[in-house]
This record gives sequence, C-alpha cells and structure tokens, in this order.
Amino acid sequence: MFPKATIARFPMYFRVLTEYNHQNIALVSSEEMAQKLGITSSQIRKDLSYFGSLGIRGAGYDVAYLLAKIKEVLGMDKSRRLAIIGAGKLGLALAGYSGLKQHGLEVAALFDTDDAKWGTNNGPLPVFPLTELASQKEKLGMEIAVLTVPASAAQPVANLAVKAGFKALWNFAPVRLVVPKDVIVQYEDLVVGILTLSHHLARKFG
Amino acid sequence: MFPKATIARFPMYFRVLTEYNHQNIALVSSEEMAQKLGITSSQIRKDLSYFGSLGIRGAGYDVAYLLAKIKEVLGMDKSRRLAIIGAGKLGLALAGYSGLKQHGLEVAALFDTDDAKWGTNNGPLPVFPLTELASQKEKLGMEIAVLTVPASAAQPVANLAVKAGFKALWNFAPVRLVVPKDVIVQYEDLVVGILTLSHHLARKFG
DNA sequence: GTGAGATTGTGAAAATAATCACAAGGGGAA
DNA sequence: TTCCCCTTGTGATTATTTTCACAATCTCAC
Repeated sequence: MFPKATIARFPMYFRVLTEYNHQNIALVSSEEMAQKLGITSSQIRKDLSYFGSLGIRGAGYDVAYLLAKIKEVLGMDKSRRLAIIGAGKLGLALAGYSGLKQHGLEVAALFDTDDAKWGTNNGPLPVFPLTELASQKEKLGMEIAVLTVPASAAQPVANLAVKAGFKALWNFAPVRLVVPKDVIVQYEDLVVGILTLSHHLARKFG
Repeated sequence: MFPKATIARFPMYFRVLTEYNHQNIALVSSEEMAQKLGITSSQIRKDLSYFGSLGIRGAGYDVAYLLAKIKEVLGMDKSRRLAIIGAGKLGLALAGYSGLKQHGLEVAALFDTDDAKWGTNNGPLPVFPLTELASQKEKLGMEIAVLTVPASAAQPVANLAVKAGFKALWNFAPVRLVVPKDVIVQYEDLVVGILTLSHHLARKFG
C-alpha cells in the first residue's frame, strides 16, 4: 500500500505532528514541516497523498486529523506493551527512556538469567527470571520482545521469545536472527550510525 | 564516489568481515556473506565493485584485504575518540557499550551540567562540567560529540560543541540541529525502529 | 597442463524513489 | 459574488537502486 521509503518516514512525521499538536497548532503546511525535518515539501505531499486527499488546498493539513491517520497506520492508535530481555545497561536505559511511553509504548517488565538482577531493585520495573517469559507475557499482555542481550545469546533468546508467542522482536544484538516467517524482526544497530558518521568525517577531513 | 545506499551497507559488511577475521576465515564468497546478512549476493558484488576489482574469481574475497579496504573507507583505519554530552542513562549506557571500543571508537569522557554527576563515581570514565568541553577536547583529542541530552537542550549543547571545535555530532535527541555546514550531524532516533515494527505488527495482526 | 567447477565483475533491464511543475481547489477580503 | 493568493495533489520526468544474466577468469584436482 505505502512505498517502503514512505513508511520509513512516517515515524518522523508522527514525531513532528505530535509536537505541533502539543503546541495547539491546528494547521500546518507541507513547506513548514519540510523545513523542520530537512526534506522537501513535495516529498511530504507525495507521501501523504497515499492516504488519499486529506489536506486542505490553500491552507495546509489539519494537524489533529493527520496525526490520527499516521497513528493509525503506525499502529499507535492503541498502546503496546514491551518485554525487555536483558537487564544490562542498555536494557535499563531503554526501560527508563521516556520517549517510548510518550509514543504509547509501555515497558511492562524486564527479564534476565542473572538472579542478582531479579526483583525490583533496579528501578520501578520488575526484573523476572527468563524462565517466566511465557507466563508473564500472558499475565502482562506484552506483544513486543526487546532483545538487549550479548550477540552470543541473541539467537537462543529469540527462540525462547518465539516459543513464548512473541510475534515481534526488536533486536539490538548485531546478529541476524532465524525466526519463523510470521515473526517480525526489527534490527537496531547503534554502530551503523557512528560508522556512517566516521565515514563522512574521514572523507571530509581525513 | 560510492552511492549512498552502498555506504549505508558498509557498516554491515565491516561487522561480518570482522567476525570472519576473528574466526580465521581467509576467503569468503559473496553468496556466503549474503546469506549471513539477508541480502542478495549480487548486491554485495555490486557494492564491492566500486572499489575496483578486489575479489578473486572462482574463490571469493580475501577477508583481511577486504576488511582493510572497508575500514579505510569507513575511516576506521585510525581510532577515534568520543565525548558523550549528557551523563544520563543513555549516555552512561553508551559509555559502557563494548561495541564501540571493538570498532575503534573510544569514549574519552562524559560531560554534564549537573554537578552531582561530576567526577568518576559513575564508572571508569570521568564526568566533566560542560563548561570544560573545549579544554578537554584539546587535552583528550576528542573528535566526535555524542549528544545524549533532552530534546530541549540539544540545540544549545550543539552550539557549544560547535564552538568547542567539534566537526561531527552524533545526535540522539529527536531534534533537527542547525549547524554550520562544515559540521556533520548523524541523527539517531531509537523510536523510529520501534514505530516501524509497530507498523508491521499492526498491518499483520491488527 | 588441462579441464571441470566455482565465483567474480559488470553491462543492461527493471524497479523504486525523488523531484518538478502546474492545474485544481480552497480561503478570505471587499 | 468575485478575485487574488496560497497550498495541495499528482502526472511526468529524472535519478537512484536493485536485480538479472552471463562472459571472464581463477582455483584445484589429477
């Protein structure tokens, strides 16, 4: 339905529209958004045109309406609960990251194999033994498993998550996971960004 | 010189080649890498062809040689030092992230405005007052500023970093920064990944 | 040295994405 | 209402990226 490149930009639109909404701005033009986002206005109009005709010629886009549409397509019209597997530094940082909650993504629990981490010592969220993944998934209604474990543990942990019934994995380990094809994996690799930066730096200044 | 889409894949190649190198694998075919990375072999060959002809027909690619080439183009042939600005959870998680050091990226110091965080209490790395950014940059030879501050602080902090002489910023705040055009900014937005995942989840299961 | 088998490197074709340019409306003032 | 200004929506064009298909050529076994 939507081109891939367009889908990749929806989160960006979501973010900026949420901001306008907070500021009680009712109408916004493609040109305004474009400046804020550093892309072209025609690209924005083209992207939004896949929804059909939802702007107002001569005026712009209704922020609340457009936001609702984008929320819908991003599946943010209902909130989703996450399980973070791996209560290391990254896992805890994500658990405490306010940006998630702001977007309707609620971390419900963490899991770890290390018994020293179990309990509620590490902050407001409970850390459960990894063996409880399946039972807590049911109890807490979690849909997305976040993998913040070492690379070597990623595949076995993914297997557990799949067995527990998770259909969506957000994987921070730099490993390609083998999963059944009805399971969606989103890869996140922090090193990619900085290596890209390093490339541009080297190219420009040596 | 290299197409953008190709550059975006270099970090991935870098990663997998490093792994082969560790395993003392001397030769690798495009097909092997393709399977590991989940892309097509012809795409790999096309990407690598921009270097000129560096494979061995009938055999594959020399891992060490190819890795050296990719390191060079990624600017990883020398190590680079980072300054993390914002010693919150994310900043500390990044500071302790071993993946950076493994790729020749060394966090030299953290900076924060909060005097409660100053010193060396938070781990092996010192946290300096933000006012010392410029002087420590010189002393420690840092090139890349990592912005792990709240969105509202990102622009002023970026201004400080630019004034201190940083030419490369790795920005985790969901804000487009205004900087002189000889300064490179790499944006990192953790929410994009999970929103994309949420989109696919909604599309598939509702 | 020779032949069989493997894998690269690369033009050409196809697919995807971005940009352009402007007609089609809508808003608002008088 | 009418006119002018503004911004959308979109075909057409251009640019970029991916895939295809196979000749070129290297390795290895004997």
